Amino acid sequence: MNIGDAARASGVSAKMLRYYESIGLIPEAGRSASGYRTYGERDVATLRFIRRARDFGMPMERVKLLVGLWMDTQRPSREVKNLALRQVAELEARIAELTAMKQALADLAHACKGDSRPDCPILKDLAQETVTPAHPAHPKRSKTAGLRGH
Amino acid sequence: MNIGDAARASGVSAKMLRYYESIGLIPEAGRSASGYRTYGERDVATLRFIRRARDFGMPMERVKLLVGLWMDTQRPSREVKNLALRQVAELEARIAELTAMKQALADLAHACKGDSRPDCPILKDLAQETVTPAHPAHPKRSKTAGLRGH
DNA sequence: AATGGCGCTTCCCACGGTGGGAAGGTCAAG
DNA sequence: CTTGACCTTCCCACCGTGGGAAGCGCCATT
Repeated sequence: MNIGDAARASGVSAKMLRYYESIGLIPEAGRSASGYRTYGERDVATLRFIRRARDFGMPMERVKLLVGLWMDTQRPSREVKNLALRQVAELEARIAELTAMKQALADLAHACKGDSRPDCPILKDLAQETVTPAHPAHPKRSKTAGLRGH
Repeated sequence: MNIGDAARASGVSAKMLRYYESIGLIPEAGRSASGYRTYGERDVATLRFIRRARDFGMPMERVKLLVGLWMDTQRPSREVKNLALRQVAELEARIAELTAMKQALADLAHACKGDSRPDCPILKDLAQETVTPAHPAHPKRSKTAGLRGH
């Protein structure tokens, strides 16, 4: 199989195949005499596995770990479960974050009549002066790092 | 105010200040004789507004629109509300997506005993051959674009 | 007045993943 | 042998954000 066939068979684009290889997520594919990458059923199975793991929102690093666990047929299932639960926890955290955003914004939107007059509580809220607590003599840098949670 | 002061006052990093200027989200700041950017209270207010909008998860483009609406004191509140509701809808979509992932993965994890034996339903599921429906004579490219919903 | 330390400037690089596309080599069918 | 589909490598883009280098400006303390 050439890369295109493997891509179609696995649902991972050829571009991504090369990328995964370059970051070491998958081993280097074999090469034909003319330099084409060649793949077998095993590779396709791995790629499908990876795609499905990605569908759970896992970052590459985590997928790499998971593939490693998959390859090692002797590892305790505990390790896999732990990894999965970590992923679940992160998804939950992200969901909570987004839900808070959504709720806050929805509340504001609810308070806005949405008619032809310019008055708008949404903008009022956004523009609100979040009161600085009587600025200290030497403000230094306040080190409040940006957790803009993306 | 120099850029550092504006950054501290607004909660937007100096780096981002320059970036926002470069993409035209904020107008070019004035310059001191020696080339330092200078900011006033108005600018800081705008920056705070932007930061808060970002806190609702809005992409830059949307923030830009919103700032525009804010500046235009005559626009109907309807426009603001529409924009806000669009954002809420997108957050909801994203939440639904993540929730589906979370649920599916949590279910799998639940089915995994997580003990010292290697047997693991999570990996079994991931490795599952999603049956290809008897491949057509000329597979062409199947055009199933990757909606890996990030 | 000189020096040191911090702040400012611009410019480039990185991340995570993905796609687009150019320039060129290969392969099989017509 | 030509054509078109495929492959190769390489670079660029996205979106925000941070890191850092090299070179100035500004201010306070010796």
